[in-house]
Parts: sequence; structure tokens; C-alpha cells
Amino acid sequence: MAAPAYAPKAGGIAARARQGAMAAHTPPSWLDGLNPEQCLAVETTEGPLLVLAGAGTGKTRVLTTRIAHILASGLAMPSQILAVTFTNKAAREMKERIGHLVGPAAEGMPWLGTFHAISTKLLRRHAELVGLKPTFTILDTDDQIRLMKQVLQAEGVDEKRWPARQLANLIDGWKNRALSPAQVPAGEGAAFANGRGGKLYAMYQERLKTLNAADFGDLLLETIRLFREQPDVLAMYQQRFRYMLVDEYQDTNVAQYLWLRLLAQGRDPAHRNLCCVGDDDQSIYGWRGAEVDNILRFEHDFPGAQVVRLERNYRSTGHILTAASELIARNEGRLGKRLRTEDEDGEKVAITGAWDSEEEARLVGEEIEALQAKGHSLGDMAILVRISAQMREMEDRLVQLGVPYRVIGGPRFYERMEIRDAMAYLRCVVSPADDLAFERIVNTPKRGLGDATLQVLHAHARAARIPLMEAARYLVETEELKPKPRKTIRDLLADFGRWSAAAARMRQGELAELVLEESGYTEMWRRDRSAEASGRLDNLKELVRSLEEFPDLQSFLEHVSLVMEAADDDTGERVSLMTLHAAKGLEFDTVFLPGWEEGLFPNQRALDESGRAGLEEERRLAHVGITRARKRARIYFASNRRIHGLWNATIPSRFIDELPESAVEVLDAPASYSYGGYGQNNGYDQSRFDRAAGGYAGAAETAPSSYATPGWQRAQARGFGQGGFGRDGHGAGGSQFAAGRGGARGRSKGGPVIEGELVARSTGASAFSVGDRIFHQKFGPGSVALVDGNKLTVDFDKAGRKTVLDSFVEAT
DNA sequence: TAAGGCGTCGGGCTT
DNA sequence: CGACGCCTTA
Repeated sequence: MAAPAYAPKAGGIAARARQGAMAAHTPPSWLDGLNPEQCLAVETTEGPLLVLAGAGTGKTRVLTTRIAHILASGLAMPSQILAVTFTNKAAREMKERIGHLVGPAAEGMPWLGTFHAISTKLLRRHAELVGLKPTFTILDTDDQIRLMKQVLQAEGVDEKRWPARQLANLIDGWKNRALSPAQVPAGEGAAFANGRGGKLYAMYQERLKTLNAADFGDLLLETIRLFREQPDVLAMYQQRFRYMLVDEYQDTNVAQYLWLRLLAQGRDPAHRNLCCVGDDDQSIYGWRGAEVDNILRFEHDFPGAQVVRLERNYRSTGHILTAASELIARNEGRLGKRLRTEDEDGEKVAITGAWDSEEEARLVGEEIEALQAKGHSLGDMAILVRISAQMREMEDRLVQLGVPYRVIGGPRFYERMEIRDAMAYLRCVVSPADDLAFERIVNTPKRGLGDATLQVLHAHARAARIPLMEAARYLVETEELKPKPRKTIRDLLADFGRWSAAAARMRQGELAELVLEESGYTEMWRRDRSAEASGRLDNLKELVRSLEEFPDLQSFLEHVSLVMEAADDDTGERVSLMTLHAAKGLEFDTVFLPGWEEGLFPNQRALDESGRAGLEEERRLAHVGITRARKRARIYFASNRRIHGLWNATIPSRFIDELPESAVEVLDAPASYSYGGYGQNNGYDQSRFDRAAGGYAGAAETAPSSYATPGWQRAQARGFGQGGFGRDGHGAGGSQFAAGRGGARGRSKGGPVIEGELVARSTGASAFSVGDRIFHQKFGPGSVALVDGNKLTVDFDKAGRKTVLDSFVEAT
């Protein structure tokens, strides 16, 4: 599945290493080309070891070489090494690269995989010990929600006030922290559905057990429970795993930490060889349960631990590294590293201010075209945004320019509707008791089985404590159902009977085709004339194809629920467009970083919810963004951005101010003043812009020592009691971009506060009334048509009717 | 059962 | 503003 062009890491040491592995007594040639720290990380095999691997320092290479080293030196057999990754992609890559290093010996690394995949393997072996059958099904988020809905309904909880989705998040959060229903802090449980959160969690768990199912969180939790309650089982694995390796340790959550600690703290000190590789400066998943603390506490948790720092960067040029290093140095909760390179300084990090987000997109597009004209490949460029809402504008622009691009990180293959439907059919064939699967497809394609019919099925199934399919089988023999649905169900059951019989004698690919065809599922999409339909049919074909690569249907279903990803079908050179989160681990020659504005980045919500910690995580995200660049990093900010449909004035991100002057250059935005035909010769407009965007550069000129004047401090100087830019327009709390609040908490480094009005300020209650003539910075002159608090609906002379905040218009 | 209206809400997204 | 989910109506 193809490492795309941006993952060029595998070195040329493969062949040599293979020789080394074969000829046991030659010097370990796989160490060739490693720097001293990397060697140390590879060769320190005994005892706990933390490898702090900065961005671009050869982390994966160290990890794979370390495994090769352990194998080739005969310290352990492949089956005695536990190697855990966070994502399937990482697991796959590691497997591949170890394969290159040591040859087929890597085939026998049965314990290389994600936390979840390894947990599943363990649980299948010992399922009875935790109250499951070895054939338990793994529920994904979709199944989870539907099950949760059932629980909420059973409890009579108002699903509008307390959405299943929210409960799912809550429970996920608890599971991330390894909390069983009984362990949920009372206050947290009480916060949902008038105090019933904890109870609902318990009920949900019960339902899972009844269904012989586990969700993702359970895979870890039940394994932990297995280890805790069955000391002999635990001891067996502690004994088996002589060497343990963990990738991306900074991303582990509490449950994963406990899981590891149980395995790594066996009786036999010779087996406490846990090697964790990670980078505290790249911990960006706190919001989904990752605990930076795990890595910060490593030496404390594992006494006698050694720490190796990889600080030599092989990716980026000097200025880029300087900029990233200075930025991240502002964080306090970190172990401390400084990336260095022997490469040249290269280009400075370029910062460009744009009038608004449209112009920003245009500037990025122009730069891409300019680079392309100079012979740079589109495949070596990426646009990294903070939130996916930013993508739209970028896409629009690229489409307009005819620049091919691809979006990284859409919905995954197995999350797509058609794949999930097809799989539900197969699940029903394999395990007729799979109620969630049955429910999903009972009326897909539409066969006239509505709510009413399903209710009857449910009622009977619950009363008799049997699966839905069995209940259906019984009910078609009675008079309880109306004749029409009764026949439909009877036919469907007959279908499933036939398919189950066919399953025994057919290859699974054929079976899938048969089922999808006879059920009318493929026909449904063939008839569908919407734009996506043909893509969906392709996906189904792809599903059937990959199905053939598995020994049997069962192992395929397992694979899909844990692993499957979209086939990498793109060819040709394209600009990559993705979020900063999705960019971790990737690298590009040129990286475009738009949207560096207070409120957007650092994101106000992160600040509001997590204060200082939130700010530091945002800063790590900025650090990740810059360090993706090999040769060119270009940062952009806009002075106006539309948020939830309304134009807001914005100020440059504090992160821009935190970059060292020596490593950046501030570029002018040539087109800034000619936007939309207004302002070319309009002193008003121009001075506004000067002070908003250009003021930054101006400060640098007149007072170099105060270069680091943070935009957010200016925001503070502005005060934040007034207006605000929130949806409600009342300035009450929650306003997206009221920059002062998180900022006040993050104020650790003082600095000169430059007074100066940056943007229009609200004047309290709206000073405008219907009919007033006004001037807007972006849309030009117009008359007020409607006043709603500080929201104005204005008929602009040229731009038509728009809704804007009164703080952005001036009376004329 | 299927389409359209209405209200809500707006962060990142793996397993 | 625009996406999504739920509810109403044909």
C-alpha cells in the first residue's frame, strides 16, 4: 500500500544489513551510517530506555535497526519481541522495513502491531477469562453509537438533550483513562443525563457482553483486566516478551500506559527491557486522551531508565530548524531538546500577511505555481491547515488554478457507508447473532421493512432473549406481522440461509459478490444516479478484491475492523492538503502554513478548555508544522476571516511573534490593497491594513528589540470586554476570537505591549440604524437594511446583501 | 417510505 | 454561511 512520495526514509542499508544478519560473525554492519546517539539507542538493549527522537532525527530507522540488532545478535527470537505502534500505518511500515533489514525472519514477528491489534490477539486467546467468547465482534464508532442509542432509549433518556454521540465520547474518555463504570468519578458521571452517566456506562457494558462484543476501548481495558486478574497469564507474557518497543510513546493514553507497565514490570529483571521512542514536542493528541505526562514521567516510572536524545536532524535546513526550536523552547512542560543540522541555513521562514482568507488562498496558489514554474514538483508541496474548515477555501483556489491536489485524511475506507453495509451482510452470514449488523441491513436496500416491523422483532427478541434473526425466524411463522413484511422477512431469511450454505463451499470473494448481488445491494447503487454512486461501486469491487487476500472470511472481518484503509489509488503529482494533525510523520520540500491567527491558531477552544496545557499543545502543533518542511516553510495570516459565516477581524498568531527574527523574513503581500476593487487609492482602507497586518513588520523596523511583540499582547491591550466576535454578538463568554482569555492564562513571558489599534473596535450597542450609509473594509459602501444587536444586514452597492458585524463598518 | 424544512452548531480524528 | 441530523409532510 505504497509509501507515497513523501515517505522516502528507507535507507540503502537494507542489503548490507541482510548480509550482516546472515554472516553472524562479521561486525554488525546495520550500524553503519548511524550517528553515535542512534547507535546508543540501538545497542542499549537491556533495561528501560527512553529515546527522545526529535522531528526528522531518524526515529523509525533507530526503531527498526534496534529490532534487527536484537534479532541478529541472537538476543531474542522474533516471537519474543513485542513492538507496539499507535496506528496501523506505522505498524505496516515498521514490518516492511524490518523485512528489508533482516529478510524473511521478520515474517515471524507475531507481536508487532497496534495496541489494539495485539490486545485483540491476546483476548481471542483468553476470551473466556474476561467473559467473552473467542469469536467476539469488535464494534466501531458507528456500532457504538447505535448501541448507545438503544441504551438511552431503554432508560428513557431524552436523546435530544443528551445525544448518544456525547455519551460515546464520555465513555471513550473514561476508557482512555482506564476507568470502569464503578471507577468513574461521581461528578463526571453526574454530568450526563441528570446524574445517570455512570449507570448508562454500566448498562452499555452489559449490553456489550450480551452481544459478545467489545469496542475499541474495551480491547485495551479487558486486556488490562485479564492481566490483573490472571497473574499466571500475565507472568507468561512477561516471560515471553524479552524486549518491548513502543513507538510514539507521547501519544499513549492512561490505559495504554497501564497495559505496558503490567508487561514491563515482570518478576524477572532481565525481561524489563522496555524501549519507548517518542517526542514530547510532538504530542498533539491530548484531546483524544494522550497523556504527555507518560513520556515526561518515564524516568520516574521506570527506575534506572536511560535516556537517549536524538537531536541531529536530517530533514530540514538551518533556518527552519532554528525557527522551530525557538518556538518550542517557549513550552515549559517538556524534557528539552534542541534540533541541530549540519545542513546549510537555507531559506528563511517566510511570513506573509493577507487581507483576508481569500487573498491568503490566492497567495498560496500563486506561490505554488511560481515554484512549479521553477521546476519544483507538486508532490513535494503541502498545505497544512489547523482546522478542516480552512481546506475549502484552499481547494476552491486550487481548483480554479487547475492545480492538482489531494486531501489526506478523509473518511477511511472501512468507514464508508457502502463498505460498512457490505460488511454487515457478511457479518450476518458469518454470525447470525450479530444484531447490530442485522439491523443495519435489514432494510438496506429498501425492502419496505420500517420501524414498525423492527419494533416487533425487537420486542420478541428481547422477551425471548434471542438474537433478532432468530426472532424473525420465529415471527414469520406467526400472525404477529402483517403479510407483506412477513413475506419480505421470510425471503430475507431464506437468502441468508442460502448464503450461509454457500459460504462453506465458496471462496469468500465469490460469496461476497453473490451476497451483494442477490441482496440487491449492488443494484441499489447501480440505480443511484448521484455523483458518488460509481465511486461506491468501485469501493465494493475493491472490497471483494481485498477479500481474496485473506485465508477466510473471519480473518478478513477482523482485519477490516482493526486495520483497513483506503487503497492508495492516486497517481501523478499533486499538492497535498491536510490538517496539521494529519501531517505528523510526513515531510515535504515546501510547506505552506496558512491561518496563523489568534483564535484559529492557537485555537481559542484549546485555550479555553485546557488553558496553559492547551496553549502548549497548540505550540507543539506549530512546531510539528514547521518541522515538516525540508527546504521551505511559508507562514500566512489573514486580517479578516469568515467564522461561522461572519467576517471577523483577526490578528497574527502569537506564534508568529515567537519565531526568531534571524530565521524569518516578512514578505509583503503585493495584492493586499487592491482587493475587490476597493481601497486601491483609499487611504482609509490602506491604513487599516497597515496597522492590522503590516503593523507587525513596522514594529520590527522601528524597534528591533521589541520584535517579539506578541500579537496576542496587542490583543490584550485592546481589552476584551467589549463586543466580541461571537455568534451571539453579545460579547458574553464563548466568543471565538476574544483573544484575551486564554492569553491571560498563558502570559508567562512578559514583553512590551505596543499600543495601537489594530482593527475596528466595537462600540458597544450598535450605533447604526436602518438606512444608514456605511463603509465596510471588504465590501465597500452600502446601506443598512437590518440591525440585529451588533449584527448588521447591509445592502452593499457592489457586493450585494451581506450580514456583517457593526464593528467592521464605519458610518459615512 | 422519501424528500424537503427547520434547527443547531461550528476542533483535531486513530483504534 | 453551510453541513448535518431530525422531524414533518406528501
